[in-house]
Amino acid sequence: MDRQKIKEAGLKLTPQRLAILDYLRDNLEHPSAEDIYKAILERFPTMSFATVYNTLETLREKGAIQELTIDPQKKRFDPNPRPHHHLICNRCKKILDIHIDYQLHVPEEKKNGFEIVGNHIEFYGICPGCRLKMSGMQS
Amino acid sequence: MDRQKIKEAGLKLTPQRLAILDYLRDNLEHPSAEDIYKAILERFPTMSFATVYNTLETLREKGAIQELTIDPQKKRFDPNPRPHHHLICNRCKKILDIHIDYQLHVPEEKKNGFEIVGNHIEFYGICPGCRLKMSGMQS
DNA sequence: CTGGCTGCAAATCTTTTGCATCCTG
DNA sequence: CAGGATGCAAAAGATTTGCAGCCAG
Repeated sequence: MDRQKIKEAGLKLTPQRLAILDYLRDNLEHPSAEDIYKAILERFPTMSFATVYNTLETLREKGAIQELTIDPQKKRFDPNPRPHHHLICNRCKKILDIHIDYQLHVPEEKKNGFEIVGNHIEFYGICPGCRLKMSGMQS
Repeated sequence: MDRQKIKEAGLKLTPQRLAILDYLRDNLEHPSAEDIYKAILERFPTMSFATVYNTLETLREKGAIQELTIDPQKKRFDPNPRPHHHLICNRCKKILDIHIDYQLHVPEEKKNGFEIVGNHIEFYGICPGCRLKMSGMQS
């Protein structure tokens, strides 16, 4: 539960933080800071951008959410802090979660001395919606 | 060769483009637009940011280089247009290429109707340099 | 009560754009 | 010589910061 998450992280429980976590919970859209700000503004007219960014950054630090570096224009946020991969539509840029556990072995001689601790896979493709649109505009 | 790349893409051969490709060639640093701009400015005082961005975008469109969306702060560019993966240091954010061909099978029921055409793996870890620094500051 | 948090505005940083001029093909 | 390319400056976005006032613990 949200309150839990915040308290566990040793943070103060403010209405703004609850609103953000509430919006994020079960959200599969991987929203940007602006998406979050706008959505919350409707019910919470005093919310400010600074608070959104502060909160997201704090939650990320505490490991409660993930920041995605997938969109070249802006950061997006993923409420699911567990490691997982993403499916990205090349046309509409929609991002879906994909939960598969791959065992990716990196041979020692390719590691360049790195100690590898994790990985993240982006799968690129075309989503069903865009495939439909494309078939409708044969040249 | 650089001139080749540009001509093949059906572009005009300008000194600016040559300078950018020259800087990029064999560059393993995955530089940002600013890195490129600054580096070239020294020998080419009239170079402008707009030209750097225009050129990079054009080259990317033509498939001559790749744009990386790995750094949350800014775009980075990879002179190697062939598909490959990246090794990223969690501490100093250094990015290295890693050439391994993984066969990643995605079961039909996890595809959400997507038609998958490619993938990109980011391996996270600690580079040798940072490992050394860390061992030097035991708590 | 007190330190962490919020909200506002201004600042910063990256990237894009409009447009006059230039120069490659 | 025409259209694509450049360079400048200004604009547009996204994110960060400073700081006064507020409120959760």
